Amino acid sequence: MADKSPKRSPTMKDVAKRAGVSQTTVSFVINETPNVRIPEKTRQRIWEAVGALNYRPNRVARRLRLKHTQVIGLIISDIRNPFFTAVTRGIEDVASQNGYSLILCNTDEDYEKERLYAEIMHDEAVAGMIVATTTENGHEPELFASEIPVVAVDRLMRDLQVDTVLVDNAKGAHQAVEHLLSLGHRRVGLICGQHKIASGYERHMGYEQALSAAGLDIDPALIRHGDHKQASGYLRTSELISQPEPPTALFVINNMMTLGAIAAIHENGMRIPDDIAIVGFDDLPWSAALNPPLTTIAQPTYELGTTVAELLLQRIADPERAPVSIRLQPRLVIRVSCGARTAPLIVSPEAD
Amino acid sequence: MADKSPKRSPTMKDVAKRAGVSQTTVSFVINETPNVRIPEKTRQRIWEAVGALNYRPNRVARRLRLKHTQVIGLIISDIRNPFFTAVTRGIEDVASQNGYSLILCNTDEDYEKERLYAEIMHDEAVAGMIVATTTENGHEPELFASEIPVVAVDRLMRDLQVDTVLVDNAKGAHQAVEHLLSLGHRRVGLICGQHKIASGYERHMGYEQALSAAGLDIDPALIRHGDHKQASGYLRTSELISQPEPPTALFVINNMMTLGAIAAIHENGMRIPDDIAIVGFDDLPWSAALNPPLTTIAQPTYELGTTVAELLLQRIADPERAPVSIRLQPRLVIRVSCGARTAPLIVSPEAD
DNA sequence: CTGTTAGCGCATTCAC
DNA sequence: GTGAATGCGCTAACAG
Repeated sequence: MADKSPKRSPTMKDVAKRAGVSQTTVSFVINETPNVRIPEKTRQRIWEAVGALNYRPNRVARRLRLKHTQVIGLIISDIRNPFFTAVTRGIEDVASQNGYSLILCNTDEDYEKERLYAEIMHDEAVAGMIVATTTENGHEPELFASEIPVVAVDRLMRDLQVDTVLVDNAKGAHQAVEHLLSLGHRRVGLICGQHKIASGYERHMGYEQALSAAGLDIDPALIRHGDHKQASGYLRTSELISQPEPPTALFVINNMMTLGAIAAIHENGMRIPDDIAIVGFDDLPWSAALNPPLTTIAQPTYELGTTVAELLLQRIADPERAPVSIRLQPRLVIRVSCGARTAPLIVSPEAD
Repeated sequence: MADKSPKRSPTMKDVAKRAGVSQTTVSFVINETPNVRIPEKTRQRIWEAVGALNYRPNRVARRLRLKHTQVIGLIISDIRNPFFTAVTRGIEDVASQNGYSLILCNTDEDYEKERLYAEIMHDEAVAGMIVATTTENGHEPELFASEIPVVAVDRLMRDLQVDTVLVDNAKGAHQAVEHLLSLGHRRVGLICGQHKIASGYERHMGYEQALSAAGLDIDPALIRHGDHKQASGYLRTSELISQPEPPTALFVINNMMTLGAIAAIHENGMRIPDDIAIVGFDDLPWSAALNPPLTTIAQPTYELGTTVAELLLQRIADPERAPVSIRLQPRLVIRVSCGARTAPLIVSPEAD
């Protein structure tokens, strides 16, 4: 048995030869090229050859020719944050339903990496990209505003004219604080985030609005700024509750900082909700497994994902469409951390 | 200003023309091709042209020619599990340090998706792939044992001759149970996983070994099987603790089920560790933020990632090397869930 | 040292 | 209907 060709995987040419037709014809039937009628007999022979040879089209070659692919790129800022992985699931599902694959890249909140990955996506000629940016300004147009469609999720790209999907942050924060107020709290503390990021700024605004609407003053002594990470939630909360007149309730603007806040409170020997009530922003699959189960502003993470993905698909189909901006609604999930209440201990929005 | 070429990005040919050399020469200097000496003057002219034109090599074309890329593919089974995202970070870091990018795909424990993504990786001609498989047997060789190198992480691929990196599961489980035993517990419950997955099987074995070593009998009434997900941890634990003679301690073999177990215990009105001690397997960045802070067998997740990545790089460099199998050591992290002890409330192995 | 040439695998225009 | 010919952008013999 002379095995001349060591391994080379079959090409269209091989299929053509075996089916006794030209390569062109193979291309036509495989791609179901419109406006080309190939007789049933020929098609059959070709598909047979394809099967026999176990032929699979070379996507690289196709891409070189076509200038685009069926893959979409996703750039997220923190793969370890459950919020982003949940969003990813949503994107993933609509992508694969539409025949796209997903390339996921993690910037770790580093804009240099964001640039690098954006370059790679260009080089890979992805059909479009979804990005949760690290900085809301200063994106180089050749990377984020060129031929390839870009849509923003969770974070604004203020300097760009792109489709964007985010949550109504101000409203969510408003709801959170309102809930606390309705429970009789008057000294509501805030662990907020960075103002340069929309979610940070808007949630802070929601807090102030809710207070104002209730005729309450904003007390700077009750506000601390964190950096969205767990450790800062712990630190800032420690400061807040060790004051002479600590807040009776606390609103923390994101999930990781909320975890830190809870630890700080426990460590200080205070009980939740008896000594201090707490409401977070963004749910976790195991918010209910904390003690006590956490009351929080749940974001429609999965829908966030499906929505951006659909937006991107639309834009790929019609690059000229005017950019739209969509706000999804968060909702208050009441569990135990703001006061007694019977609630299922395991509540997972996107259950397994 | 005649703008004939609407948008087309510059090619090597353009650079060559501008620098007054041939396209080949451009290729040589850009790729720093060995055994080719180009005078400094020429190089300079070329790099100038590159800069002026803002030229960036087309990776698709290069790949078509070269048959391989600087990207490695990662297939994981659950992107929402913090364990995998932590491993991913490790992989990411060594990949990027070596000039590789990472394509991340999520199978959601669905073998069909695993196949699909493996196909895509072939089509994309990745340099290699790392996979945390969903089934330990039955991988089609043309997908997982062809030209492109494969390494396994966290899960075995028994039917394949591949490099693999996992944790010493039996030993970790042994440590966990031993710890419980040393604290005086004699009725140690087990929430274990699926035996078809190595980690599930091995951790179960570790549990039994530890018991046997202490001269204790295995009591089937104290053992329940879950499916590695949170909900089953909750359910199985509920069963266990509502028995006439509940265990005084519990070992849960993975992170998500541990979360469920804690919820079940709280809901049942029992206190940890006073009424029941609990030790988990695999740490979470916020294990310490739970109440009480969780004692657990921490896995070196990040190192798991760096190790596989390095193994893959080695294999890419030397495809003939005999497959190796590496076991990393887990370690017991004692916090509060097995008994009083002062420990920092926030302990994050890979801190921010 | 540098340029000429020949594909990589595929899609597609234009003849037949 | 089908095939020959062309080129996407790049690398690598092979000449010169």
